[in-house]
Amino acid sequence: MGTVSKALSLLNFFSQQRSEIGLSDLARLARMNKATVYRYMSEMADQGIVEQTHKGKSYRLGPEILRLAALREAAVPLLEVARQTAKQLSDDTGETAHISIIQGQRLNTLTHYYSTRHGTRVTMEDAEVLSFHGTASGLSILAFAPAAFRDQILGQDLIRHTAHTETDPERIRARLKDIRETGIAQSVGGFEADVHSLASPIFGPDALPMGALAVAVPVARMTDDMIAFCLSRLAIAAADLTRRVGGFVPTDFPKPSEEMTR
Amino acid sequence: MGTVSKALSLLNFFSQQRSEIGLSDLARLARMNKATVYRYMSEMADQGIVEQTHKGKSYRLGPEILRLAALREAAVPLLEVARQTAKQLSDDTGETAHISIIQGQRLNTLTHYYSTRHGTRVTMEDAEVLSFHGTASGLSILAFAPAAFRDQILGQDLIRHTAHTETDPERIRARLKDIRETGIAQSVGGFEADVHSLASPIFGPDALPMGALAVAVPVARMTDDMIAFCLSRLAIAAADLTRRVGGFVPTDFPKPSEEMTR
DNA sequence: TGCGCCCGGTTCATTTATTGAACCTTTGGT
DNA sequence: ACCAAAGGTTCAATAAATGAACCGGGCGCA
Repeated sequence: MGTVSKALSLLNFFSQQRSEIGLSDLARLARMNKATVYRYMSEMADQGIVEQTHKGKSYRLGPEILRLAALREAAVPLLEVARQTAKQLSDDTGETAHISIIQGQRLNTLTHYYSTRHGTRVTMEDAEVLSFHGTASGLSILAFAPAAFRDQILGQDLIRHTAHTETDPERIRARLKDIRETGIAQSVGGFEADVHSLASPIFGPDALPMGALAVAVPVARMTDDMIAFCLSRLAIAAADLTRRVGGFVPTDFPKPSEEMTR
Repeated sequence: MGTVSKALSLLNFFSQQRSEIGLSDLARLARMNKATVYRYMSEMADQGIVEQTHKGKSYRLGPEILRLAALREAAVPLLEVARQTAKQLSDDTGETAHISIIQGQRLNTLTHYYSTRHGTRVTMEDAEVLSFHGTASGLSILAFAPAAFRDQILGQDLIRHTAHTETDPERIRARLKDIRETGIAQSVGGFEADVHSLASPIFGPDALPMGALAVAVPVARMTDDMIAFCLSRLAIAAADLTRRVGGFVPTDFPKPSEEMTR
């Protein structure tokens, strides 16, 4: 590991819980020599990547990061990142992948991608409005959303899209509990008949759901093996997307490793 | 300059206009050896600070920056506060408001807000680098900055952005004297033609300028009444922002009340 | 008040990683 | 088919990173 990597790796010790770190603490955490850490932090402070709270005091992340973040966002808008993720998940699974984001009280499809592997596929439109209670995407979001948001959504009239749509708030809440344990929501024919969807929430910088990543498979093609395969790929892709949009997976979100290693 | 500084300085070549840079281009821009740049970028790519658009292609800022920015924002909620202030000033005046902060020897736009009241408006980009001598924001900061900082900035080559840009250090110093009496700097076409800007410094916890709050109006729409109105709103908003970031207005800063009651 | 502890910061001989000219391989334009 | 320029790689020469020990100062405690 080179000098630059070592210096940058110091940034990983900052977190929501530990936003300021003293020189000696940081040296201990990173298991580096204090003088080395001092030089690294001084150089990064020169560049504005970190700053000192007061003269001769703890270090914290610096203002330059905000400028760089603005440039990153201008260079790689969310949509672009979402498209790549949708494409990859679709290529991996051979099925339709789509990404939706919360906009106010609505859930909108941001982008989608079709696989060409099969002659039949689930079709959809971008900017399509989804329901929270009737889609895997919506359920995955509700499961990890603040209780207030959940109550608001479940408190209104729940439209019955198909014969399989669950519209009883209490039974939906029971399902959300299960979703909280796996991290992934499933819906069979709840929004469109003959569609089996799997979805995982995407988290924003505040560790709250900002949207969902989903894969939609025709029920005729869905098998237990396929479910297991999609679950693992979805978990990875969702975590990746959360990272790439600068979000944080909340601490109570189940680790995907348990699912993947099965 | 150490290895870490040199590596991080490469990030400064990214901008709104140049969001992706190839290895050879970057080496030329930074006047560094190609192999050196390659190693730096590889290490920063390992850390997610930059990423490559495709395998073996141009570099751009990476997703890790967004995560760090979220942490910085959680630790020091400057951006959120700045956005609110910019919005309010923009709503009050019906014109473009923006906030810039000092980062080392540079002045960066932190955030901006457009008003929808008029069909024409001054447009700008976040993360844009401003000049100290050519903008109202920069002048307002110089006026209240320590003499050493002022000398350093005015000692270097002063770029002539437009035909109206003042580049004579002595004449600039004379203007700063006036600004110290009113607390607000004005610039007519000094950075962009046809833009009349008013700016007031924002002070940090050490009572030194940390940035500036500004309102930018198309010259065609600017009147004496409008100037007086903007001056008063700007003074209030700047004082408010200084307070909200935990800063202190220095004792030699003119009280806004005199201006406002005129 | 004085003692000890740990803090951020600094020093300098030792050592180790960085450096850059040249080279390789691939790509895209003519 | 050619050339130019791209990203990436090599290795001897060298300049830079390293870390144990050392400051001076602030804080807590007796």
